[in-house]
Amino acid sequence: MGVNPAEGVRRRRATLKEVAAEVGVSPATVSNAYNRPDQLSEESREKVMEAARRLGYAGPDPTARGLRRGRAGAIGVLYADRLSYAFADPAAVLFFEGVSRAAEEAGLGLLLVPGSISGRHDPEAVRAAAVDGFVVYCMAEGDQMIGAVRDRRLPAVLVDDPPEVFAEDMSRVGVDDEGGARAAAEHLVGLGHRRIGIVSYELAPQPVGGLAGPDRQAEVAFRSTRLRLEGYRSAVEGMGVAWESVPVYECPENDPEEGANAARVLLGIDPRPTALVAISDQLAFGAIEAAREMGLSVPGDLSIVGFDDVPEAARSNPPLTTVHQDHVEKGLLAGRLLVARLGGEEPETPKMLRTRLVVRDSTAAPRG
Amino acid sequence: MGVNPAEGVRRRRATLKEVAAEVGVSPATVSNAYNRPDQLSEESREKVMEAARRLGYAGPDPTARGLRRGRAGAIGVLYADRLSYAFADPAAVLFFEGVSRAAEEAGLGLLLVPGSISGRHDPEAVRAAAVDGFVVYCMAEGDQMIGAVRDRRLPAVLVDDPPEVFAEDMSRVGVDDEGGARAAAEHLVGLGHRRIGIVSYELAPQPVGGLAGPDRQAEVAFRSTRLRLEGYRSAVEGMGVAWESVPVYECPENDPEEGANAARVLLGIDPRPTALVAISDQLAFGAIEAAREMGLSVPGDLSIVGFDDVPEAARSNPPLTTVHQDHVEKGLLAGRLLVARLGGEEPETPKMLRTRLVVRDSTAAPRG
DNA sequence: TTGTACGCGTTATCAT
DNA sequence: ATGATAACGCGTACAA
Repeated sequence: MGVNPAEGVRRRRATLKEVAAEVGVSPATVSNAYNRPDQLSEESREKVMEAARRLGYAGPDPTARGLRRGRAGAIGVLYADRLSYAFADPAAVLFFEGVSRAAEEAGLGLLLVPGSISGRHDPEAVRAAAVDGFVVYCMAEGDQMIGAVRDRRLPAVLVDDPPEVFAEDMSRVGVDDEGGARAAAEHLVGLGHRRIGIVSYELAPQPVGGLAGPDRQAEVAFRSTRLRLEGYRSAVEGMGVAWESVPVYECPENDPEEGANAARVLLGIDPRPTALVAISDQLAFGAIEAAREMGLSVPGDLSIVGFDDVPEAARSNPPLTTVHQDHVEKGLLAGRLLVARLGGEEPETPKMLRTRLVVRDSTAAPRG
Repeated sequence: MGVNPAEGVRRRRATLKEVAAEVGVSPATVSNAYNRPDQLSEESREKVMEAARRLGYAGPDPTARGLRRGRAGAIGVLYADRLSYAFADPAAVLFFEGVSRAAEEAGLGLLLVPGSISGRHDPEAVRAAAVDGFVVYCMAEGDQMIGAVRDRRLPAVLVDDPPEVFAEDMSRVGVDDEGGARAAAEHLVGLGHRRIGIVSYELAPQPVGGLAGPDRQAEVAFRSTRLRLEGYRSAVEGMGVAWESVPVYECPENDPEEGANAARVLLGIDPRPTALVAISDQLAFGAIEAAREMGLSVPGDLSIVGFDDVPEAARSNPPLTTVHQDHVEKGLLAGRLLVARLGGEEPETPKMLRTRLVVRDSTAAPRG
């Protein structure tokens, strides 16, 4: 007669009611023992806790408590893409860091909600999320996920891509994408560059890798991408360079490999660009890599600016000239705004965080 | 008589029962409309959905559904420290990426649970997490959070620091820390280094920055730290170097700044070490920085090895020699193991992932 | 200080 | 194909 190794271990979990029965007290008393210790004699509380320990009762069930209280005790963060992509994106990770700080401050959990599962956008995840509110990050305008969030009728904060349509009841946080982008491009033209290539994010939810003509450019569905592109445009046109002459390469993913692909194509154009503007640092890193592989020195033969100023930008080789934005602050602000809404406050007016150009060593005057 | 701007917007959310009443059917039918469309006439389903739309009902409430079904629909990831630190740790982020992939595969949400709130460890977060199971990452042995997890009687997977005590019922995933560390140190001694300094993580939950003597070293509470230290030790002793002569600096945080502090102290020792072994890449990056500030070239004057092989290691300057482990794979494995447990499977035997030394340019033979 | 009673919003079962 | 009913585990007035 062997001993069951799982003996007692996965025994059905005890409930509050059972603890009450064990002690010979009412369920209300047990509940109070956990939630309002002051409503109890020290003595009964002792007894309750002791019985709980004996029965292996770990306290009120979070789900039941959530139902009863009408609060889930967590905030949801909705990312436009698969969760695994989010973690691969340094800017997103920094943003999450900020949101998590706000969640911690408020004693709330942080539920990550994929905006897309195995490639397909699926509102189901939004519907199934046990949360008290949403922080919505980087959604394409008109994305159906936003509709799903709105339908939940929960407080929500839209970050970086606040489609105007549904925003009446949602708080909004963004950064000065256009100003930052303009500063980046002006820096380049100011140095004397006239042949510039743009390394862009995906322009629409169904990304296509490759050079993007005016038609494609007109489709930009991501607000901050559109604003950055406009910033670049206004800067080059301000210096008398025709926007039509500026090649824009659309990267289907935001990773260094794609940035490298973009650079290879753009640098194959004759006459070769003397500078590249990347819409993110991730893409810029790849572009630097590709340039180096092609035997081009940065910034000697080619200048490169990024966007985001992720920590690695300062440590890359060469250190990257880029547009700084405070991702952690952005997340913290979004999180706090949501927490405030949870507390019953009305949505505030949209917040816009500043950006600023950080000049490092990846840009210089063109040769000759 | 002004118009309330929030008119109708935050109107109490409709419930399933109300939808049923509106349509004139039973709640069961509405439930079926959402959960088993095949149990319904096309016609009634239409009616139900239409009424839902009219009333602004977004589908079954996740909390109530969770209570009724006995499943929360999410898995919890417990990190030893504050969440905001987790996001600042590239290895942890990679790990989360893997876990999130497993969660996505299973259609589960991912709830991040802080192991520590505002500096204090607080089991409350564990108790309050509405999840079906936990992935526990990098806990110190004997940490009370593990007890809290065990008390919840939910399936759990312990990663990297599986205290043997509570592990009977928990799955376990780790990597070959000792072997990896040994390889790193052997590489250095093999190159001819005899004066080596160690840049270590915190040794115990209450970290102390500074040189750690044998007493302090004996307190190591983190399993993988202990194993790595043992690996280093066995390698240097294998080459006839007394472990007592090897200075160990304990960094209170795992970030480059602390690595730099460590390096400054270790390199101030006379005779100066010719090589530094860092227990993480993050610390190694800081050490490189500090060495450079002190006018030491890497690897000319000083060799440095890291541990983890985070992506930046390949891009740092110089590219870092380090011990590779597959963090994403580790997270994916842990996540899948948990999902399997959720499906009723018994815990498997502990899994150990391989590590391997990746030699890049931060190490060379000592001068002279 | 403690107990009673009800409801939170849903789903599973069993009937019809 | 649809409905009635009983849980799920807990929190909170309110009464005692």
